[in-house]
Amino acid sequence: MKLEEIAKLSGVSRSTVSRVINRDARVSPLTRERVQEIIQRLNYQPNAVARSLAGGRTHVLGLVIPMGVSRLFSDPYFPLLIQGVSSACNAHDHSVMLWVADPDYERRTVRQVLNNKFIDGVVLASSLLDDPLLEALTDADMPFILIGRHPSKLQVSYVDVDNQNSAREIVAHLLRLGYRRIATITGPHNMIAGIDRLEGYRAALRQWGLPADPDLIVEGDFTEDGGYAAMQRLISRQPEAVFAASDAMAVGALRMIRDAGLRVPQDIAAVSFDDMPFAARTEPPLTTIRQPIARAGAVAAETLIDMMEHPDPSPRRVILPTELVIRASCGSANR
Amino acid sequence: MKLEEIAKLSGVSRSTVSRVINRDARVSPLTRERVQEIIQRLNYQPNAVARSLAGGRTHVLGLVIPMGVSRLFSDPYFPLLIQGVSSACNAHDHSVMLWVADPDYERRTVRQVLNNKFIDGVVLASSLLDDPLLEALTDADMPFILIGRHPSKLQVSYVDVDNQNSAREIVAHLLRLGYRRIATITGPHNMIAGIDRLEGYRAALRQWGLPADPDLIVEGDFTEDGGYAAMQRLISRQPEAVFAASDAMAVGALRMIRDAGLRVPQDIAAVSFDDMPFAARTEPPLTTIRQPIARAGAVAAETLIDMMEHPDPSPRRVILPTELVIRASCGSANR
DNA sequence: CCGGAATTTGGGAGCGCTCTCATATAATCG
DNA sequence: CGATTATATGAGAGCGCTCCCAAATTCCGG
Repeated sequence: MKLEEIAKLSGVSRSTVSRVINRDARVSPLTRERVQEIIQRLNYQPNAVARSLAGGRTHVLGLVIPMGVSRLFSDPYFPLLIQGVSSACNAHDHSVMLWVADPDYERRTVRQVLNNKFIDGVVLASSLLDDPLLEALTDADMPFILIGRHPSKLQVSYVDVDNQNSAREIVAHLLRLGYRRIATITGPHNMIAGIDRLEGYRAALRQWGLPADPDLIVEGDFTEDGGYAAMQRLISRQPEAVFAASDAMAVGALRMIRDAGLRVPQDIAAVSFDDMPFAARTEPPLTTIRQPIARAGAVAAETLIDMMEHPDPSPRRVILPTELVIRASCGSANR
Repeated sequence: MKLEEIAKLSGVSRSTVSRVINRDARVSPLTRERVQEIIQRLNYQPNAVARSLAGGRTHVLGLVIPMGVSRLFSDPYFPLLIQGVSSACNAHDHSVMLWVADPDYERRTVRQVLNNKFIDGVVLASSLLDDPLLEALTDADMPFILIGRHPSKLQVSYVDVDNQNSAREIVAHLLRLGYRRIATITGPHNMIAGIDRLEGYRAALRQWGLPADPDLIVEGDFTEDGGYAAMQRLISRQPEAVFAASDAMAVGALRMIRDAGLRVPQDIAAVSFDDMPFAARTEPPLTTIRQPIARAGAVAAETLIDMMEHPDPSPRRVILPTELVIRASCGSANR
C-alpha cells in the first residue's frame, strides 16, 4: 500500500496525505481528520526507505562498539549503554543500527558504513584514543558523538562522566580512612577513561602530599582476568589498599587476594569504579563510584539527534554526575 | 557523488556502472575494469537508501531483544549473541538494526517496525512463549528466525541447542556420581529454554527411576539474584545437589549456599548451564553445559539471509551441539 | 560472407516518498 | 466590497538507484 492509494481513497492529493503524515500545519483540520481516519483504518505505514531517499534523512543512528574492547563480555557496560541509546532512539522515532566493529574494521567497514548514507549520525562508544573511525567520521562530515571524552584538539562532541574527579574522590576516601600505601589497577592506557581515572588517583595522592609509587600502578584491561593478573603483580608489593578502575577488575583482584590467603578489607582494602549490578554482591561488597551508563547512552542519542536537527558548529559536551557508593570493601566500618 | 557521474566519467551508461557494482556478468571485461578503476579512484559508494528503494531489499536485518528479559544484564548472553549476529551480517554484507523491545513494544513498535520496510528480516532472540511479535511477524509476511525453538504449531524457523537432552545429560552426570536428592532452579516458565531444561531434569530422574519431588523444583529468572532467592527456598529442603538452569543463577546459588555456611560440593553439589566465561572462575568452578551462543547468533543470521535469498516455505531448523564441561562444583573428584 | 544467436550496452520507467512552487480558496481589512 | 494577505491544496520534479527491454555489436557455423 502506498501513499497514493491513501490519497485516492480520501479524495486528496499525495501532497496532502504527506502533510498529514508529517504533521505539517498547513492542512485544514477537516481533511486532516478524514485522511487520518483512512490511514488508521488501513493501518498504513509509510515506506521508510522511500521517505529516507526523498527526505535525505534516514532517522537511523549508528551505534559503533569497538570489539577489541574486551569489556564487551566482562560486565554489563555495553548492554546498559545499548539499552540507553535504544530507548532514547525509540522515544525520538529513530532506529539504531549496530556496528560491532571487528578488529580490522578500519579497512572495509569505515568508509563503507559512513558513506553509504544509511545512517544520519553515529554514537561511538568508548573508542580508543587513536581510533581511525574518528578521523573518518570527521572527513565524511557525519554528525557523531562520543561516549567518553577525547583529548584531541578536534572539536568533538561527547558525553562523559568526570572520571578524573570521581577517581580522585574515591582514592581520597581511602586516604581519609588512613590508608597510605594505595595501589591502583588502571584501565588500558589507550582509553581515555583509563587515563583519566589514573590521573584522578595521582591527583588524590598529590593532594595528600604523597608520591605516586610506580610499583603500585599496574595496567589492567577492564576485565576480571586482567584484574586478577594485575593484582598478582601488586600483592607482593604489600599495598594497604587498591583502587581498581572498574568493578570487573576489582572482582578479579578480590579473587586474587583471597587466593593469596588475605582478607578484604582487613589486609587489603579495595575500591573501584562503575557500580555495576554485581558490585553490591561481591564478597565483600564493593565501595565504588556509581556512573549512569544507560543514562549516558540515552543522553548521547538525544544530543546527537538534537545536533542533527539544529546544526551548530560548536561541539556539545555533557558531563554526567557520579556518586561515591560506600560498602564494605573499603573497610570504613573498621576504622 | 552519484552513479551518473561515474557513468559520465567512464563513458558508459548508468546501467553499465550499475552492472559493474552489482557484479553482473553481462559486462565486457574491458569496460568492467575501466569503470572499476574510476570507482576506486573516486572512492565512490553507492547510496544504500536508493539501492534499497529501487531494489526492494535493504540488506538490513532486525535483531530484536525483548527487554523484559532480565538476563540482559546478568551475563554476557546477549553481548555474545549480538556479536555473532553482527559478525555474520558483516561477512554477508548486511547490517544489523537493533531493537531492544520495551515492555510495551507490542503497541507502537511492532507493526511500525515490521511494516516500514526498513528491514528485510528479523532475528528474534529468546522471545517469550506468547510473544505478540511472533504473530505480527507472520502476519506481516516478514522472514524471521528465532533464537530458541518455539513449541507452537507455527511453521517457524529457529536455531537452538538441544536444551532438553543437554540438561538431562548434566543431571545424569550428578546421578552417576551418586547424588539422588537433586534440586533444580529453573528458568522462567514462559521461556522455552527454561521449560526444556526442566524437562531434561525430569527425564534424567525418570531414567533413574526416581520421582521428581515438586519441593525440589523452584522457578528462577536466569539472574544471579533469582538464583540466590531460589536457593534460599531450596536450602531447607536439604538437597544433595542442585542443577541451576543458567550459570548466572548458579552463581547466586553458590553465594547463598556459602552464606548458609555450607560448602560446594561437599555439602551440596552444583551444576548449571551455559558455560559463560565466568563459570570457570567461580568458587568452586562450575560444572556446566557449554553452548555456543555467538555461533547461534551467527548461524541464525546466515540462515535468515539464506532464507531471504532462496525463499522456501518449509522452515529451517538448526540444532547446535553442546558439551558437558566438568569442573569442581559437581564434586566428581570426591567421589 | 550472411543470417541468427549470443553478448554488450543504453534508455526509460519506475521504487514511494518529500518538497518547492503555482494555484485556488478563505479570511482580513481599510 | 474589492484588494490584500493568509491558508489549503495540487502538480511536478526529483531523491539515486535497479531492472526490463530494445538496440547495437560481436561471434558463429554453414
